[in-house]
Amino acid sequence: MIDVKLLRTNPDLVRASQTARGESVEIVDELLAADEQRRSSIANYETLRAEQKDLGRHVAKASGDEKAALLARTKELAAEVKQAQATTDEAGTRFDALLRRVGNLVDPAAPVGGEDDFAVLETHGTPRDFEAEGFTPRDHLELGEILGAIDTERGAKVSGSRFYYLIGQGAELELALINLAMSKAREWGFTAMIPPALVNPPAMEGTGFLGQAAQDVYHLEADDMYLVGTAEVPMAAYHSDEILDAKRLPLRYAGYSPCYRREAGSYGKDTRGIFRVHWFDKVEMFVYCDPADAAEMHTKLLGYEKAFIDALELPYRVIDVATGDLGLSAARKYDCEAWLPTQQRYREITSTSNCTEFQARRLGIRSRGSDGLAPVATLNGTLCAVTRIIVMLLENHQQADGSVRIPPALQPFLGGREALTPVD
RNA sequence: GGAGGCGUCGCCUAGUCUGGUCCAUGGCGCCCGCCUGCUAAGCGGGAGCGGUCUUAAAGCCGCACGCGGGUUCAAAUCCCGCCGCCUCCGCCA
Repeated sequence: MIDVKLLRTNPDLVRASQTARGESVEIVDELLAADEQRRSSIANYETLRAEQKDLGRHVAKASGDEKAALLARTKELAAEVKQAQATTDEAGTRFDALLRRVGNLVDPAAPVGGEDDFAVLETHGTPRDFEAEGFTPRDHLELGEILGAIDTERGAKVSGSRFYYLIGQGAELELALINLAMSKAREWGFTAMIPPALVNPPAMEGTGFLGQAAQDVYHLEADDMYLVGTAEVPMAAYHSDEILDAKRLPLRYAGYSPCYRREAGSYGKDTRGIFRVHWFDKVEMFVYCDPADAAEMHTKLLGYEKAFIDALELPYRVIDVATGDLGLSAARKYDCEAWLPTQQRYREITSTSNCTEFQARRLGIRSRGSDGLAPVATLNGTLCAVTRIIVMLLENHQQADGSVRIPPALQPFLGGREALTPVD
């Protein structure tokens, strides 16, 4: 949620943010009206309630005729209080529902525009020139089959399209990547976490995934539970409704979990291989910190992502995601996109968001500072989205004979092997 | 899944049967003063959340006894639903 005080004192800022996001501005006026209604009905309720309480005390002490007279008055009052309470609840619910639909205030530094209006911040490494090397690169699925590492046919047989099995070297590669990611995270001071991948509605809603993103989320009807699309959800909800010790901030976690996505809006897109799938595993970084430190922490998270990609020796670039493509919670978002040889373009492999106090307000996560309780800032960033990384490793490090070079950083986690090799 | 028990201000706890002086008891721990050259002890004070007023503090009001409803003039207390924890049984990786 955005800050209500800010909404009252500077609604134009909220309007500007909504415009940058490509969202409705009218909602700001609706909100202001609803807020006014809510406040006046609260005031009314409190007045009545105070009177009722006062009378109640007298009733307790009175007796006989006096008591009867008091009871008559207080009975009348009770009806009024009930009415006022209903009005207040309704006004509060309406205001809250509206407020939760408004996205986070965008960072003024973020590029304004839609999906294609991102800014390229930096580019690292050089895409290989396969022509010069004298062979045509195979795509990741072909390589995966040669290596006996990826089986999408049986994935489809058992679970449907966009499912896969990792087998042999493929399965070992995932475990190696997870271990590399977790050991680096540990070095950087993150606490390892294995969170639940199934969460209740408040956790999903609080993290901001039940708005426009709802059609992409798996819902288990029978139990009213959600399969998370990212560990960000259980990691953010971990400290929900808690007051954190300001002295112990920042809290940093590295969570390993499966991710489930319906990919409802992407029929026909990236249908080949495991680039876009309904389930994959991921190591996610999540940070709770002082809002004043959030921007700096965001840069750090990006730095960790870059360090991981560097270790895997992938050519990539960093983009500053445009305001219209931020999602509900982020004020600013940086994506790392690695070069995908068979598509001759950069594709997203990590994403890090600064959600400022937006999620913390929705989830009730605060810390006690010099001026009382205040929401903390939350940030998240991908360390290793396994399937995407496998795609990139296979395609970028492939050799003419179908083998795949393993970057030195990863070798210790694969028993010292220097390459994945074709199976018969 | 079945049976039973429990859920009170950081922790423990009184109160629930028999609704109203509960605006919730006491202890421990914690914080701030005072005091004794330090520490402990002792004495005094403070500590939930939201709103409002104020330069600020104080103050005032509301909410809060797991959560949500209901009954009642009045609910920690009675009724219903839900959630969580514990014990036993069953089932199970």
